[in-house]
Amino acid sequence: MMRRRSPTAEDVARLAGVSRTTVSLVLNGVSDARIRPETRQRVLEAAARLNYRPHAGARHLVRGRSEVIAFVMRQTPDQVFADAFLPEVLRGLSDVLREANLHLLLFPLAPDRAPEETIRLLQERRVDGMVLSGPRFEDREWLERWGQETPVVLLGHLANSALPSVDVDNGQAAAMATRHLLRLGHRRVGLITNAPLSYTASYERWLGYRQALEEAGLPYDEALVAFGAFTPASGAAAMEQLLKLPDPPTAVFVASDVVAFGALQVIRRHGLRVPQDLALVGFDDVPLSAYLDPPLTTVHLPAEDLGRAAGQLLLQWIQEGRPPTSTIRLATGLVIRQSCGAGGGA
Amino acid sequence: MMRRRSPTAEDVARLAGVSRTTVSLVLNGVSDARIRPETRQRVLEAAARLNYRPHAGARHLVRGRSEVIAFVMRQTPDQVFADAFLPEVLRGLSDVLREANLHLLLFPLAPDRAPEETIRLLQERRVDGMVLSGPRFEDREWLERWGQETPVVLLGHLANSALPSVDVDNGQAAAMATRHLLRLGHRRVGLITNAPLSYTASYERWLGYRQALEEAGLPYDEALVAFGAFTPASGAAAMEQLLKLPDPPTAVFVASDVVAFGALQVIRRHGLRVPQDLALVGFDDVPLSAYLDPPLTTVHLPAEDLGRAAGQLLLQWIQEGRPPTSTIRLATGLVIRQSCGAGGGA
DNA sequence: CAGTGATGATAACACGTGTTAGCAAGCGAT
DNA sequence: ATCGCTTGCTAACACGTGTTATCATCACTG
Repeated sequence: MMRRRSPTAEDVARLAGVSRTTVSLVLNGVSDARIRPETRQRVLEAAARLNYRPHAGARHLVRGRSEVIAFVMRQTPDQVFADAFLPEVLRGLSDVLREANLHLLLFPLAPDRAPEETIRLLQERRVDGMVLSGPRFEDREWLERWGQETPVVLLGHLANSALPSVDVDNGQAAAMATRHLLRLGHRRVGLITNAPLSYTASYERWLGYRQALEEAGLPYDEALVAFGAFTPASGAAAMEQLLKLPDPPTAVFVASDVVAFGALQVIRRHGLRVPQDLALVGFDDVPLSAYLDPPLTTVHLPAEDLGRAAGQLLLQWIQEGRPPTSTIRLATGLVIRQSCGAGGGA
Repeated sequence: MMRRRSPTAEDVARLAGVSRTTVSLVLNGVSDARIRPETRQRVLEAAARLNYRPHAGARHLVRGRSEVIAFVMRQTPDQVFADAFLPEVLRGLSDVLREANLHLLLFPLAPDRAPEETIRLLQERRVDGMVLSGPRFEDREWLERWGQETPVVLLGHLANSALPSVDVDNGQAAAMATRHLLRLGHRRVGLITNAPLSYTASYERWLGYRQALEEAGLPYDEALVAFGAFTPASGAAAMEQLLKLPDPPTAVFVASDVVAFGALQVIRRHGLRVPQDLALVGFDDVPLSAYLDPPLTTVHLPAEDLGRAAGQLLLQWIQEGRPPTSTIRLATGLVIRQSCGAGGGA
């Protein structure tokens, strides 16, 4: 299996009868270089004939840019369910990057793993920047140091971090979902969180829920709040807890669709009907929530837009050479299906 | 914002009081180089102190290897649903790659897009190899040329291709699912495909279905076969078609969970009950199929293992310098839940 | 006709690393 | 003392590109 050397700029130069410098000038379209149209043509033809492409490594070395950005995922395998919309985020991000001729390096980093491997990506200059998805509190330390030298954008967010970030407005969204249930007449509205409150997103959704109650003049009742943790199983356990109450809620806002799946299963096992006996609203709008029975009313998370926005922020930083001050909060919308009892359609 | 130059091997050499060559020899652990333990120590300390990491681009240039492999996804946004287990595949793959110190470049390539951009990855030597997920018939042409020079492994497969590939045994799996329904006493077993038969996987599952019928001495009835195409909506339409039959099936094998979601919805709308009135078996075992009502009996697709196997094949090729002849077919298993009527559990 | 610019191209350097050939010093043997 | 061999290290080249300073040619001007 003879592996023939791939053509270099030198080969193109030889074929076109010019110097390598000229080839470079032509192919990079250097504007203030005076090249006779005729020679330019000869170079272009030679390059086309040889199917020449500049060596990425050589370019990286001399230009100082790898033209690659990393997408670092801080999710545990437990949360694999929560990855339901990872493909969408990636699609949005890669679309934006492709337009700027950047490539996407995928780098999973389990939360129990030290960040060294990620930092190495930067030290080796393997990437020109990164999107950190699901940043954790411990990450603040190294981010502060490296976010100075390299463009880093957070997907999700981190308290007290100056880094640009993209996220949904969790508080507003949770309040909207809760208000919806209140408006339907429910007075005892429960909450099942998507994760422990140490997670920012979880905490914000909890705040939104409280705010909606307050607006409606209802007291915050600790007994009506149960804690989920990413998985359907955790949702099932949380719902069991709520149903055991002497005076159980008539509606529950579950701050994660996936957690809601488990909750719904438990409700069925108890012989209760949704939404007649218990109304439910979820969060995320994962692709399949429309196909549950009943279809789940939920807060739509604009996953693709999140990816796109993160990409744009990163590009802006790279191009302008300094971090954008903007922090993007994308709006969400309530997708009304049947689980809440305000019955869209059938 | 002064951006200080990151340390080079030259800096390490200066600090340790040796030449750059020595630094390279020590840091790469070249075994037949005679270095006094004391100097080795000095070099290591200097490197540690400066936090030195070799520049990825420079290394790429001189070694001829980028230490990156590409994961090329040939899925349409339509099939975004089918991406349900993409995260798992990626996890398996990236695990294997990480152990070999390789990185993962994600490259979506919609089917309507020309392959040039992907080929460019190889021409620029940006990647050392690639995994092509969901290869399409049109890809044979360029794969034949480039699969000689660069390691390429197929995830899914392609008729008449000599490239190593990883896939599940679709025929066997479909036959198993169909046999299960037959064994439960059903005589009129329908099929809803996951995609048009022009897709290899779809075709093979169709063959498996036929084979199981034949074994049971049942005729193949064209009327009992409807065609889905990736989405729940297509499954809904297909199921409508089957239910309109004068003598509808009592059981249906749906060759995709996601398509089955749509089918199930239609069944409910018709007021029929699963599995009492109509038994259902799916395919893929996407994460959420266990949370449907009723939980879906389905063929488990070992997504993470698929990714892992593809990675291993690729590594083998890269390390040994020639393509492995092996083609891997992973076994599947039937996950019996409740939609088939053989009722696991509750 | 000498001087001045513009035009069109190139030689030479830089980027940061891996690797080969070779050099100096030390040591034992003749 | 000289030769040869080992030990420990380094100078020099290669990888393929972008970029700057320079050079030759020619046209135009005073």
